[in-house]
Amino acid sequence: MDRRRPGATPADEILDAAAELFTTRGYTATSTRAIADAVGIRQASLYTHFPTKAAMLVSLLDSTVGPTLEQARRLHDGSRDPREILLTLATIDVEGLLASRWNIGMLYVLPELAGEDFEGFRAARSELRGIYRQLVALCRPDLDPGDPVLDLPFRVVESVIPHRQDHPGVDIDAARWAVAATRVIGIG
Amino acid sequence: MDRRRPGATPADEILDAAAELFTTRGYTATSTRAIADAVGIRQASLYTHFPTKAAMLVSLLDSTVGPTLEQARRLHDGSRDPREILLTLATIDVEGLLASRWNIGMLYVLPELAGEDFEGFRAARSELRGIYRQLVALCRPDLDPGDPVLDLPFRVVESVIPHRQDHPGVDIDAARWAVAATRVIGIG
DNA sequence: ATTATCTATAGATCTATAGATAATGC
DNA sequence: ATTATCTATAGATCTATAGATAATGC
Repeated sequence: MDRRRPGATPADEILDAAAELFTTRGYTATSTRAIADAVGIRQASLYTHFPTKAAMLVSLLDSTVGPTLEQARRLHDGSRDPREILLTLATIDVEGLLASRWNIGMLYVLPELAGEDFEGFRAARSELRGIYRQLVALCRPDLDPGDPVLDLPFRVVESVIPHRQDHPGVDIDAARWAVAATRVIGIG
Repeated sequence: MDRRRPGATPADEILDAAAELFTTRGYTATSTRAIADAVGIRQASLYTHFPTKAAMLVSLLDSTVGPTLEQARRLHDGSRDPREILLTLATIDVEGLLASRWNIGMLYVLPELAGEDFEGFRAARSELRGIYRQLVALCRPDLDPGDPVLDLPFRVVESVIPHRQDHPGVDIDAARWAVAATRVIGIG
C-alpha cells in the first residue's frame, strides 16, 4: 500500500493530512487536491470517504471537542469541590489541546466556522464554555453574571493554542497551565 | 458619491469592508468581488488603491499592531515600576483590540498569516510578545526563562479577541481585563 | 492632463460528479 | 459482487490585467 500518513483507515489518513493543512494554511486556502497529494491518492478519491470537504473539518472538530465535552458533563454532575472540578476540567481540556501531533485547536478559531456546516461544533463549544462559567460562579459567588472573569479560565485554557503555535516543538506542562487557568479568577 | 462605508478615502472604505469580511468569513474565503460589492464599486476598481488582496490585509494588520508596538517600545524604555508598565501596556493593548468596529484581532489568528506576505506583521507581533516577556521577567525574577508563565499576560490580553467574538455587542472594560492579565502571573 | 472607475477577459484555479478500471471478499 | 480508486471533466469560481470611458484639477 505504501501509505504516507498515520491512521488505521484511509479516512484516518485523510484526516491526518487535512488536520496538518487546515491548521497550518487554513480551511479555504487548503484545496482538496493538496489534501489528496499529502495522502498520496487522487483528488477525486477523497470523495469515497467524505461527502464534502466540510465533512472532513466537521469530523476533526467533533473528535476534538467531543471527548472533552463528555468529560466536562460528567465532572459537572459530581458534587466535589468546584475548585477541584475546575482544575480537573482545565487539565483534561489542555491535555486534549496538546494531544494531537497537529495543533488542532487552531481549527477552533477558523473564521469559516461561522458557516452553517459547523453549527454542531459551535453548540458543543458553547456548552463547554457554559460549564466553565458555572464552575467559576460556584467558586466566586460574589461575581456578577455578566462579569468577564467568569470566562477567564476557559480563555486561559484555550490560549494554550496560540502558545503552542508560537513555540512549536516545546513541551508544555498541562497541569501547570491548568493551575494558571484557575488562579486567574483569584482563588488558590 | 453615495459611499456605503465609513472612511475618508476610497482606500479607507475598502479597508473597512475588507476588515468586516476578513474577520467574519476569513481571508481566502473572502473574494475581491465580495469586498468590492460591500464598498459599492466594481471588483477591478480595488486595484487602483491596492496592488494585491494581500496588501489590504497587510495594511489592516499594520495599522493595528503598529501603534501598540510603538507605545510598548516607549513604555519599555522608561524606568518606572515594571508592574505599573505591564499594567499600562496591557490596558493600551486591550483598548487597541477593542477600538475598531470590527474585531480586528481575529486577523492575528488567520492561518494564512504563515505566508511570506505577512512576515513584517509576524515580526512586529513577536517583538511585542518579547516586551511582555521582559516585563514579566522583571516582575518575577524567580521564573525560569522557559517558563510559560512569562507569556501568560500577553495571552490573557489577546484572549479578549475570542471573548469579544463570543459576546458581540457587549461592552468590555479594558482596564479590568488588563488587571486580570497582570494578576495571572501571581503579583498584586 | 491626470486620475479613478468601468467593461471585458485571460488564465488559473476550485469542488464535486460521471463513468471506467482495478482490487478485494464471498 | 462489491468496494476503492482512477481519469476526465463540468461548471463555477478566483485574482489580476488590458484598455476604454468618465470624472477631476490645472
